[in-house]
Amino acid sequence: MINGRFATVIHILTLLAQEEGALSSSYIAGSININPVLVRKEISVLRAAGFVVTQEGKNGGSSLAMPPSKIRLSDLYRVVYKEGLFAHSRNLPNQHCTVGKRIGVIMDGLNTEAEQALLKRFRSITIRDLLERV
Amino acid sequence: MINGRFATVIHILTLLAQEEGALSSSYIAGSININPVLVRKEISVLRAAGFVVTQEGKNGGSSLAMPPSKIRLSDLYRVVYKEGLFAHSRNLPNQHCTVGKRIGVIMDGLNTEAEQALLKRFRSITIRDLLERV
DNA sequence: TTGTTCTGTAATAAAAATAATTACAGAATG
DNA sequence: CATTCTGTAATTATTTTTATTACAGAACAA
Repeated sequence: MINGRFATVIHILTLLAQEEGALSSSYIAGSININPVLVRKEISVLRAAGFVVTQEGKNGGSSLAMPPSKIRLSDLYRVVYKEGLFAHSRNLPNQHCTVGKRIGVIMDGLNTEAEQALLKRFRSITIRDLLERV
Repeated sequence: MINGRFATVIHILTLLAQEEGALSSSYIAGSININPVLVRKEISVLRAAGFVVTQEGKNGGSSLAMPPSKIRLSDLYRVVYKEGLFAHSRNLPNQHCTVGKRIGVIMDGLNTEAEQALLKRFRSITIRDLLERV
C-alpha cells in the first residue's frame, strides 16, 4: 500500500471542485481530518503543477485553475509519485549473485509495466468523474 | 511507493527458479541482502499459498512447488498485498462533509480499478519470464 | 544417541517514513 | 494597522518497516 498523498490530493481537488469560491487550508484540513500544514504542502505541489491557484492573505484560499473535467488522475499520479510503484529493497542486493545483480533492472521494468497499465486506466478518470461519485 | 515485500518475494522465487536444489533462508537472504528471518517469513507466506515447499532440518531449505511458468505475478501480488494499492487517510475524514463522507468509498473504487488494470497486465508475466530477464 | 544445521515463530529493538505541531515572516483585506 | 490568511522551515511524534535476538523443534549424519 502506498502512502496517503494520492488520497489527500484527490480529496483536496474534489472539494475544490464541489464548493464555491476559494477554500482555506484549515477548511480543507477539517474535511480530510489532517493538519492544515500538510494541506498547504500538497496544495503547493498542485499549484506548481498548474491545477490550483491560491490567493494569499485575508479571505484567501485555493481554487481550481481549470475545469475538473481537465484534471486526470494520471496527471495527479505523476505529480504525487515521482518514484516507481514498487520499492526496491533498500539494501543493495548481492552483486556477486546473478539474480541480485539484475533484480534492480527487473523491478524497474515491472514498475514501468505496472504504471503503464495503471496510467492507461487513470487517463480516462477525471476529478469531474469523482465529483459525480460524491 | 509501496513496501518492498513484492520485490522480496520476486527475488526469492527467481532465485529458487534459477538454482538447483533447495536453498536455505540464509543463502537467499545473502542474495537479497536482508535478514534471514524476513526471508523465512515471506517463504512461509509463499508456502501457505502453495508456491514453495520447505524441507526442515539439516540441509533443509525451500524450493519451488511448481514450474516457474505457473507462477504469475498477479498471484504474487494478491499474496503480498491484502489491502488496496492506495492508502486511505489514516484519520477518519469529516463525516459531516459530503466529500469526507464519500471519499472512502471513492478511494476503494479507484483501488479496485487500479488493481484490475495492474492485475490484467501481471497475469501474463510469470517467474519464468523474469528468469529470462536475468 | 547426540551434535549440527536447518526452519518457524515470537518478542523486542532499531531505523526509516510519514504525519503533526510549532513558529514565524509575509500577503491581502477591511 | 489589526486580522486572517498563506508559505515554509524546523522540530517532534507516531507509525510502519526492517533487523535482531532467542529458542524450540525437525532432519540428518556420525
